[in-house]
Amino acid sequence: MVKRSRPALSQPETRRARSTSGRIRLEDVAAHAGVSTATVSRAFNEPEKVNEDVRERVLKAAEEMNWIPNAAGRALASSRTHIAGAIIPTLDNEVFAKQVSAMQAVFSERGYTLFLGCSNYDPEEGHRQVMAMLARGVEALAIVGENHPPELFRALKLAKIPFVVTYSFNPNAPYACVGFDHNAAFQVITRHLIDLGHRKFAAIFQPSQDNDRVAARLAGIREALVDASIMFDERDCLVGPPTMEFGAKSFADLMSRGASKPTAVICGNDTIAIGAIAAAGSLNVDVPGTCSITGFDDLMIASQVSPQLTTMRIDNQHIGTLAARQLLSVIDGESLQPISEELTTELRIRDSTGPAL
Amino acid sequence: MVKRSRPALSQPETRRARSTSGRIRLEDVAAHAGVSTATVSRAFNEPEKVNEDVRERVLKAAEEMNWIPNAAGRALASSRTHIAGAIIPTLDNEVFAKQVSAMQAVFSERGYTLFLGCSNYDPEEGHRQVMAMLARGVEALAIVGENHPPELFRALKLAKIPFVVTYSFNPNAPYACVGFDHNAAFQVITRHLIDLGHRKFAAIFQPSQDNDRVAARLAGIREALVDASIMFDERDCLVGPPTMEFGAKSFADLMSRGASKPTAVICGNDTIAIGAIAAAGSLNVDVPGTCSITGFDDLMIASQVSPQLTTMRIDNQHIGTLAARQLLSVIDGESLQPISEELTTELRIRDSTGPAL
DNA sequence: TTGTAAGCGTTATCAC
DNA sequence: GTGATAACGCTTACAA
Repeated sequence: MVKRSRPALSQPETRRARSTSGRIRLEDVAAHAGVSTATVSRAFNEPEKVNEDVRERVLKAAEEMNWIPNAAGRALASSRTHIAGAIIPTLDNEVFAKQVSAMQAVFSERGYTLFLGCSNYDPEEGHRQVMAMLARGVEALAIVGENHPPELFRALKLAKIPFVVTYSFNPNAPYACVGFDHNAAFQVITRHLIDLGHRKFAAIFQPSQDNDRVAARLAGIREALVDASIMFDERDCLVGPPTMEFGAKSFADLMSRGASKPTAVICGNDTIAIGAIAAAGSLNVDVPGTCSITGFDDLMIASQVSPQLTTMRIDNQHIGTLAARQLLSVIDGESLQPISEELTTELRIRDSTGPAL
Repeated sequence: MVKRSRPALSQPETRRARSTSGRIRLEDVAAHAGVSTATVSRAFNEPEKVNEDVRERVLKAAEEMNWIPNAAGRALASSRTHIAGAIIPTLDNEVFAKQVSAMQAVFSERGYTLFLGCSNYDPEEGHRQVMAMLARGVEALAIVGENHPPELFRALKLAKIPFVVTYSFNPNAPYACVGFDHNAAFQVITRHLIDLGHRKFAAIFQPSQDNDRVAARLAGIREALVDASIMFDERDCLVGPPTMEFGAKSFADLMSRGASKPTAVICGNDTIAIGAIAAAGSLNVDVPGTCSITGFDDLMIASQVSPQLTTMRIDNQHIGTLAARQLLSVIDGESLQPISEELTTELRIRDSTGPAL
């Protein structure tokens, strides 16, 4: 442990000696420049309030001494941390990585540093991360999805900091959302396939437990199918990890179902879909001739696999940018609270879907 | 701006009233529990030092009041922030995202929060991020690559915090590295192709400016070719953005070179290589029959494209884990400074490389 | 075992 | 325009 023994309590009455902690303090800079601490602080934070010559002397002193302001001291005195937080499920994924890097860019440009937390799809871990961020004094927070324990939202309310839910969009939520309607998006995908004449469907999906987006996606499929009076039961929905391996394995499973095999397979995301396409290749199943396959996300690779994947494009970068801007506008007092923004999704029809036999 | 007007300087001599700032302080909890502030602090930080009944009373009071400790106050008093930092070029990339999420997991487990900075391959931006992190009191820092301004390293030395360079490995560096030898890795790739009988090479690469790893990779290729007395000049090396588009465009360019066209194309990473493979598909160039293609990184998709990509596997997750562990061992006083660790890379020979005609 | 109070490095109020 | 100094919320040396 790096514990520094504290100096004797009774200090000399004179100005404290330098380097008590090894690190240069604003006070040291002030002494070096022959001004008061207030002036040093002003020279950096409100430069227009100090005479030019004094300011230059201060800046020079700080430069010479390699002074780095201490953010903790500053935070304590000003009750401003200039830190924002983002909680995402995982970084192992283009989707959230794009969101985060866009947020980072926006915040960074405005002088904010971003704290990142990954929950690994565990709501409890997400809750812990949020508490840690609040303790660190984040001034705003973005969090993916709505599926979080109520205590999390309660803590956020109590902390009185602006926050937005990203990726999901729920018009009835008591908080701001920046995202899109997962249910509607999957209805669009499903209808695209129905319009192509498909009547026998299957789905390969990531688990919907602890994941409101996935649950909404499945609901979207079911609703569209019900509307078209198409059967779809438990057996038609394979659930497992969102990996290419699971996609491949599941697709092989579906193709082995003989007469009852689907002519259209809706995958929960592009990764699963690409696994399915790969399996089709090795099984010599014609896509889309024998079976159509759809993905979701429009990952970079979606247009590079063969056949190119029909999928739904979401502008995750834009989600990140919008979310960060909403939060900043509240922090900077330009608005009272973040405003929900619904993004549109765009079906990218490519070569993995075609007419039913 | 959220500026709170400060209360009058002359306070009553009695214990300060609660809620001066709206947020609950440790002092409020102490009052509520009927103990001193010291006891509250101890109840949380050194629980074994307070009587069980007192501790429970304190914990209950804190719980009831929804107290969240203020990290700035704690940092100031203890000169410990429990923050670590990581600087990476970009998150738009499986490679660094994996590194970061592994680090995050390790740090989080040990009670540290991770500050993330993306430099977008701009050394100046990287420098700014490092300074911001030092101001925030990071206790350790990981930074990708060696290509940074000397002031950055100087600042790191001055701050006296442990840091490691990740991804790159330089045995002669005056600091610890956790990474691998990019030069050697590309020599292995090049030799693999030479062994297959290739004599006419080309390369499609990301820019090596401001990027020591890329420069080392190119040098590796050149060294291996020189050893085998194989010609390779400027014209054989196409440089551009690390995108599939550039990979595709460049491959098409190379294939249009008539008699002097290469039989082996070494790409700077998998993304470029996958673009090249896609172009080969649309140009009806047989891979590897007519031309072999190699990548680097072994992205998830590398084994899903057709033909499957021969590439080099790097365990980026492991890099992140090792780097974080090195840093933690210094922070926790288990070692005096981080120790360099060289990772091995593994050539994954798949279907995109084959014998020369 | 518990309490008292100084001190961490800033900012911001007030006085000059 | 500049300086003196309380206050920010916590930890910790020391006293009790």
